[in-house]
Amino acid sequence: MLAQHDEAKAKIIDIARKIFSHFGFKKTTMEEIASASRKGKSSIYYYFNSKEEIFKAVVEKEAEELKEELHSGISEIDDPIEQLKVYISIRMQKLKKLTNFYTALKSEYLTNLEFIEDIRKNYDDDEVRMITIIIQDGIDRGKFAVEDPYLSAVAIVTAMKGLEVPFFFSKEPVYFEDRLNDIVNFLFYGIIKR
Amino acid sequence: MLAQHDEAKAKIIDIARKIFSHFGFKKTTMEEIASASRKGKSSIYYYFNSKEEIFKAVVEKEAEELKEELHSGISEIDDPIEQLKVYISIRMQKLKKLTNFYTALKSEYLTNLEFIEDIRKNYDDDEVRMITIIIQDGIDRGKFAVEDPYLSAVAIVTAMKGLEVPFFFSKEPVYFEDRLNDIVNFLFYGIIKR
DNA sequence: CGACTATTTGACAAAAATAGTCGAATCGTG
DNA sequence: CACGATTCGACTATTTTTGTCAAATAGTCG
Repeated sequence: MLAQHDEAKAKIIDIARKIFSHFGFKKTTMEEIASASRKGKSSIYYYFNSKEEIFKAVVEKEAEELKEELHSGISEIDDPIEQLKVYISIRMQKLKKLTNFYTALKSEYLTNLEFIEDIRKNYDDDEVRMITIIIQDGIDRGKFAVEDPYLSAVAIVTAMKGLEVPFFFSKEPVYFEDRLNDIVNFLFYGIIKR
Repeated sequence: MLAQHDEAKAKIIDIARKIFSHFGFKKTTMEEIASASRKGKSSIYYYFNSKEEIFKAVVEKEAEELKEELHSGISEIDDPIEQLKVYISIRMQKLKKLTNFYTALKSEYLTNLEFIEDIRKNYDDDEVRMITIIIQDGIDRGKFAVEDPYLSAVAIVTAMKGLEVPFFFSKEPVYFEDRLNDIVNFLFYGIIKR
């Protein structure tokens, strides 16, 4: 029973996700989500209270996906230096694909939706936390030399944010790996103990 | 004066084209076209009488583009067999990119716009006409053996239409050139004089 | 079967978004 | 400065869209 219900919900979220990805929150209509789900519009309201609620579910799912991918990506690695590299690489490449989550983080227009604030704050905290752990680990193992791992984490997050625009929107295909290496190396030579 | 005016119009058409390409006719708003053009909405109405008129201009421009590309593509070639191959190849690849023109040709939803009918009819006629000429030329030079070049042209156009869906919408990257060659060859062995 | 719950839907009202109008302001140029 | 070209803000009428509700249907379990 519950399983059925949740499955139906999950299906709707999946479908809505695709439509939101293409048309964004505003331009996507309940009618479209419904007919793509082979349901009447009212049926969608049986599962969700509002369009906003669906969007929230979509965004949260994307955020979850990113988090999982980051975790499983770095958990396979032992060396903190490599971990940091992989973290940055995955985060930049994956975030680019999570359009709904990304616009949830960035769009001016969405700021008035209440849950957006939470998402943003949570994500920021999460990200700093994860990187702090990696750095702290690096310090413990004598690989990184920084005063305050938290501050370094914030710096790295800031750097990544700055890179989003050129990476996501530049017209020429960006040679991501190359550039990424440059940047990571640059960061590291201020960080790595010699 | 006129030059200025037409230039401004052309710029609007270009910008509108991009937006229409992404969001389609219905979901594109005049406000968006305007602000992307760095103008007020009313200013757009100074140049065009309606959204429909802009869309029409966009579609016509795309149709023009296709026509030109086809003409210049085959005009460089002498051999009718090659001409036909190139025609089919260009038409399939280019049409895929001309989203507005393509949806103008196909979309159920747009059928109620008056000018759409004209566009469709014109395009169909045009296409059959161009291919008929190529085939006729092939017959004259003793390369093709068909009773009625017009009927063959219609057949080829029909075949191309049938190929649109698999080519345009298939998820795996279609190895266009390979497939195209197969199909063209298939057509030809019913056509070419031996 | 038949009572009860879960699900679906169409018709509808209230709210929001949008196309298109108009008159006034501004710009540019002879 | 005078005149046409262009821009724009404020406005209205229309359409679209969200979200509600009550009724219909499907499904389940005693």
